[in-house]
This record gives sequence, structure tokens and C-alpha cells, in this order.
Amino acid sequence: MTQITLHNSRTRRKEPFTPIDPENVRMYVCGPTVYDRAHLGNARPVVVFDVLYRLLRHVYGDGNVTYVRNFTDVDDKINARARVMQEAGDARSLNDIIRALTDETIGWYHADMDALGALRPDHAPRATEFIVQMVAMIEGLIAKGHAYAAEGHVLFDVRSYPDYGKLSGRSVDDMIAGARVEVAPYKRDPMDFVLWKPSSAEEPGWDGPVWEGKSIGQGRPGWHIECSAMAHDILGPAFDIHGGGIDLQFPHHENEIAQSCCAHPDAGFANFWLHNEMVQVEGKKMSKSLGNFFTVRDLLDQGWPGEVIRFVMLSTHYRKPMDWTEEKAREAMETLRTWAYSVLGVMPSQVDPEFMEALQADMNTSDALTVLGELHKSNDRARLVASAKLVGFDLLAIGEKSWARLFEFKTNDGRFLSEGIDYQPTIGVIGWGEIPSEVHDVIADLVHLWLRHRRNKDFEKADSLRDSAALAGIELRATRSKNGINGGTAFIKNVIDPAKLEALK
RNA sequence: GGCGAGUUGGCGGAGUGGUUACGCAGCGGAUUGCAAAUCCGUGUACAGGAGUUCGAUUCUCCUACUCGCCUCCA
Repeated sequence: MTQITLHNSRTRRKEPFTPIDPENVRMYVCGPTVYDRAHLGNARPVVVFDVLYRLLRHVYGDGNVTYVRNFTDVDDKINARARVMQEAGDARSLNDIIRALTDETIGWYHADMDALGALRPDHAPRATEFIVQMVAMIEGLIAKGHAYAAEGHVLFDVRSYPDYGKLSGRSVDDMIAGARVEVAPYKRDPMDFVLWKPSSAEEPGWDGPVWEGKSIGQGRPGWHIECSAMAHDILGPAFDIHGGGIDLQFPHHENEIAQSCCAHPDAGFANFWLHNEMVQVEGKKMSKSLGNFFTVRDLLDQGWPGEVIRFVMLSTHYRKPMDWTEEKAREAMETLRTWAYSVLGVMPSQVDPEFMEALQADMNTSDALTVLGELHKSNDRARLVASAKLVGFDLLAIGEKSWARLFEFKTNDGRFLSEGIDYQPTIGVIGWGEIPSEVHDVIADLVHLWLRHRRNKDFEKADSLRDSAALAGIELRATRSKNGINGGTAFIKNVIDPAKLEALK
């Protein structure tokens, strides 16, 4: 059996991956807070863990892997946005607005991630649908002496969990020493974090956990408890892989571990912790607070196909920071077009062993894509198709997409006699996507004119026409035949500006 | 201030204790009226210093710089 190796953040080492149960491999990935379109940074873990999901399914069988990714739909940012909508005249109740807002955002998220070729997880739980489980877990923590109530809040007592800080490699004392956080006065320890907080009548609220015989009151869960509760409910107290962005390592994942390990002390929670590095813009992390983000939808609307975005993502190893650049996107688009064109009608065979080797070595997708390039170069098309499919590139389907479909138009350029041979050169117009007949007719005329200049050896006119055509995005190529008569092809590199085309006539 | 990660050729980006991936760009050649396209060829890079070693870009330590987390964050 294929041996996958993964870098485990918990041990800071690459370790051979062995599932607890090979017939039920379980993975939990932290999903988005749904108040806005997903930006490119949000998309990275989706693509990274989609590759892992596909890899696990490939190795252990499609039906033997369970992938959970949550939606955080309880959050102050959501509340804030809902309030803004209300103030702007939305007549619905705040809770109705929140539900509609999160519903809509989840719809966008799915659409955008689908476009990136990410498979949907087996479970996509919403926090609001697991409040009962969260309350139960909090009550369990209270009963075990790991949590306490103060001023309507329930807090986790970090001093009650000696391993707190182990994942992120910090000690509670060090953190307090360097803390820049204002500490709420009701906390026993500055690092204690909220499990439950009170809600005003304006805020969404649920019945809180029971403390000293009665409900602590209307409130809402802290952020971290939802993942602990949902992972436990769906995957059980111990599972294989927990993933997310590196920025979640502390405090989010640290807090999850504390909660889950204290609630279920003998279970162990997640065996492998995987963290992807950040997407950067000009060397800085892309984030909402820095305002240097763009959404997946922005890129799609700009005309970058989802597959291209995915390719750019996978061309950098997941544990390294990645810059999005147009240059990378252009290269990726070119590569995918070339591959897709070369495998038209090719049936997939087996996944290439070298490709597999790259993938199973801590998901070295960059290396894996290089292997795909080698398969393409060596004309091993059936393996190229099969291998590419494993990381989510359906080359046969891509070949059907307008952006990757080669348009070809050919027409006869009349008859010519050369050294007594009757010859009929052709004029071709080729390009990516659909090209309307008005456009290719005009361009075919252009090629005809160009060829006439060349046949007349009027190279000055021919070259000048070639240069101005190039400026309009049309590359004129000559094809030579044995008897010396040139045919010609116009290759349309980009979208043609009709005004520029007109000027060439 | 604490903790963590990183620094590879013009750019992007893997990887390795000894034979220096790969892509793009560039350069040279074939070809071409000239180009384009294609094909062939071509790059002695691993932040700086010290150490370990027969040998280090790869291991250890130090320095510099970059980035991340410590506040919401994928």
C-alpha cells in the first residue's frame, strides 16, 4: 500500500501517515466565517485539503474517507454586518437577516470553491446547528473542573491543562510575559479564553450551559468550541487529521486541543495537525484587516478560470508562502491549454508512479506538477490524464472549456502554379475559444493580403502588416510547403479589439 | 518583548551530505526573405560567518534580513 508522509505540526516533523481505521479515515478542516465572499487566502486551505482528500480517497478508497469542513455562522463580524444592513433599512429581524446573510454567503462560498475544482466535504456543519453539543461539552468541562463562570461568561481555565501551548510551542508563562492583549478582569489567568459569552437582546442567543444548578443565561458560544464540538459529534473523540491555515495554530487550534483533550482525556483528539502557509500580496499576508485582499470571485470575473487559480495554488508547496501574480496565472493557463489540447480524446490509464511519489511525500504538489509536465513532454498522455485527475484537473473536461478549446478556421487561398505544379495554399485562423465569423473573415482577408505581399516580394509592406497585426493581438505565421509556396495562419493571442482590427483593413 | 517559519540562478519554484530538478525569460543553433511557431543546445544559484565532515547548498551554532503568530483571521 502507498505510504503517505505528512508534516505534523504537532511534532514538527514529517511522519508516515497511518490512519486509526483505514476503512474510515477522518479529516476535519476549519472552514470560513460566513459574512463575506471568500478571498484567495481563504481558498488556499480549500485547495490544499482538497488534494489531500483526493489523495486519501485514492489510497484508502472513495467510500473510506470522511471529510468535515465547518461553516462559522455565529460571529461578531456577522452580527455587525447584519446590524449595518438593518440600519440601512432592512426591515427583517436581526436573526432573520443573519440567517439570510449566512445562507447567501454559504451559497457564494460553495459556488466559488466548486469553480476551483474542490470536492464538497462529506459534512459541512453550521455552528448554529450544533449549539446543543457545544453547551454539552462546556458543561462537561465545567464538571471536570476545566471551566468556570464569571459575569455571564464561561471561561476555559488554561492552568488546568498542563499541555496548553504544546502545539504552537509556547508556554503560558512566556505568552503572558509578552502579551499585548488587554486582559478582561474576570479572567483567572490572562490566557483563559471564552467558551460562552452573554448576548444582549440585540444579538443572537441561545440557552447557555448550566452553572451551579441553573442556566448561565442567554448567550452564544466562543469561537473555538464549535470545532471541538462538531468534530466530536461527527468524527468522534479521536480522528486522523485536523487542518487549517497556519494563522489558526494559535490560539484557535491550541484552544481546540485544550477543550477536546480535557473533555475526552483518553481519546487524543487529532493525530495529525496540518497547516498551510499564507497567501501573500507583495510579500505581506493577504487579509481582510490589511485590506490587501481580492476574492476568488474577482479573479473568476477577470477571466481567470478556476482551474488556472488552482494550478497556481498547487505550484507552490502548501507549507510555503505563496504570492499570486498574473505572470504565474498566464503560465498556468498556457500549460493547462497545452496539456488539455494534447490529450483530446485520450482515455486515462494509471496514475504515474513518480507523480504518486511526489504527492505522497507531504503533498509535494509543485513536484507533482513537474512530473505532469514530464509526462506531457514524453507523450505519455494516458498517464497524464489519469495523474492530473488525481489532483483535480480533469484535462478532458478542460479541453471542452471555451478558454482551452482551440478554434480552427481554414480556407483556400486560391490556386497558384509553381514550376508547373498546381498548388492550393490554405489560410488558417486559429485561437482559443469561440471566434465569430465576422472576425475570422476579416482576419483571413488579412492573411491573404499578407501572403500577397510576400509572393510579390514586397517584404516592407508584408513586415509592416505583420507588425501592426501583432500589436492588435494577431500573430501572422507562414507555413512553407515543399514547392516554395507559403500558406499563412493567423494566431489570435488574445481577445481582439474590433477597433484595432478595423484599422488593419 | 516571547515563540515559530524562512532566505536557492534574471524571475518562479523543487530538492539533495558528493553527480547542481523543472518552468518562464534570456542566449546560441537548425529553420526562415525577416519573423513567429517548432526542434536542438545552453545556466555551475543555494543570505553572511564559524563549526562537524574526506567532502555541505543540504547537519550544528552565531549574525543579518524577511515573514507569520502572540487581536479577528485560511
